[in-house]
Amino acid sequence: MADPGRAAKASHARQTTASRKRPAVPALKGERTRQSILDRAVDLASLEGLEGLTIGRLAEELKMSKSGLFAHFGSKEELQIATVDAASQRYIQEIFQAAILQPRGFPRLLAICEAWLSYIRRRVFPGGCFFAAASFEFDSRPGPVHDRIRKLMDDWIGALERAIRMAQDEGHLRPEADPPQLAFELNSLFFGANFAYHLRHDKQALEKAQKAVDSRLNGLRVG
Amino acid sequence: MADPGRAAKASHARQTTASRKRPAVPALKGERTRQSILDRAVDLASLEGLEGLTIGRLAEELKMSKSGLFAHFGSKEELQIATVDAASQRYIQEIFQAAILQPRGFPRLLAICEAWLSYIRRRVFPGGCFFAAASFEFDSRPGPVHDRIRKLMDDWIGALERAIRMAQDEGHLRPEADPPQLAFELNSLFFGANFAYHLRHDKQALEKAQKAVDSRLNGLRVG
DNA sequence: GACCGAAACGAACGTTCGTACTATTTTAGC
DNA sequence: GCTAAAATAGTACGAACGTTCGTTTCGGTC
Repeated sequence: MADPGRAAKASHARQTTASRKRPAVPALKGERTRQSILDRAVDLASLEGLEGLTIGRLAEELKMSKSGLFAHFGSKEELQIATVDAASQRYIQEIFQAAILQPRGFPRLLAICEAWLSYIRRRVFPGGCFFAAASFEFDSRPGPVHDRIRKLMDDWIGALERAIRMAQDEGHLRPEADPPQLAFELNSLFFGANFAYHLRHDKQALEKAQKAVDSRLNGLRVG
Repeated sequence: MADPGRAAKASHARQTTASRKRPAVPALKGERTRQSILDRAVDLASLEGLEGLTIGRLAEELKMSKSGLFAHFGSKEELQIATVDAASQRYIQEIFQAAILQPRGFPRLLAICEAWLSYIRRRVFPGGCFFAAASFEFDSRPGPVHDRIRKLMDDWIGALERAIRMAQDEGHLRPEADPPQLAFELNSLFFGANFAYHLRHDKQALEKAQKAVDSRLNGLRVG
């Protein structure tokens, strides 16, 4: 570790720039393996945390060599960032895919909330919401991984606020409702549901959250 | 690690039973050092997580030897459990000490909520709420540490529900309010505030939570 | 001041971590 | 089918991990 800059070099230099676009359906074998690594890494990290995620353990589960796996990323930090990005794709897919089909305004906002709770119920990540866990794990660990998580969470809250504003614009939601305030409250209920459901094994947690969301949104609904 | 049972033995056999009462003001030197170790351990674990807490690092910060520190606990797991217990004492102190002075019913319930937000503002734990972090870190890691955290969180939610019921018994809060439901909502707002405040650096997070708490409680208040 | 258990120490153990270098196999394009 | 490139494996390294051991220092009691 005398020269950390050397981590990004040789055959995996291209992978150290996270901005580089990757094909949705990978043509090269390397991309396919990389994707399968990340799939497993996301699950593992949701269970053990991003720090608890270990290259040796991951390689073992995938029946490949540590060094072969390592070469895909060049450093553990790059693996963590790639894992966060992969989790984000899954997250967006699960939360927004169905919701975007709903008509804009109140129905879409409600669909997002329901998708979130359903995403916990369906155990999209085996260890509970990946980002709730990652947020708490990295909230006081500065560095690129922290920054990435933070950006994604800012985006998520931003998307929630936008959905709220859209419902106002459509005339479905009271204009005096404060989007950042409401987004904060909804997100709190989601994280709280995840906490109660997974740590406390409160089987009614999702129903409680649903009820709270419904009554809060209905209270702001017009008509 | 061939015989994990051997961890609890010899001079620290007494420390392996967490139920053993410890004096509030320690007479023996050993107890005093132990307390100072735990004080630092709690802070460190709130920043780095309970797994990220390492004996070597802790010993270094306290300027004592790894082995000397280790002897106080007998295993890392025992250290983690002791750290959780120490954090719980601090938590209870900070949340309930002031609130218990308020008259039972609505004032006390509100005082608990305000104490919680103030506990985040005053940075009682440098890395944010210890138990929010620990809950997410251990929600899918079975074992004694998980069990201890879970029990404490159950106790916390239970205390919240009791405060709500008390407010109903005093006639301050509508009887149709559902204590588990309301406790879930309040706790969600607390954890959500911690998340927004620490990870997203949302300086208004605590005000948002306060506003949400106030409007929810006032909506259920009688008179 | 001598004694003795408690407390702290320093050195070492075996293991696992992330990472580096090199060699071998597999793949993709001609 | 050949060949260069890409992907994977193999091996080794230093550092840090939790833990053990034998020894030394400390603190309270006669």
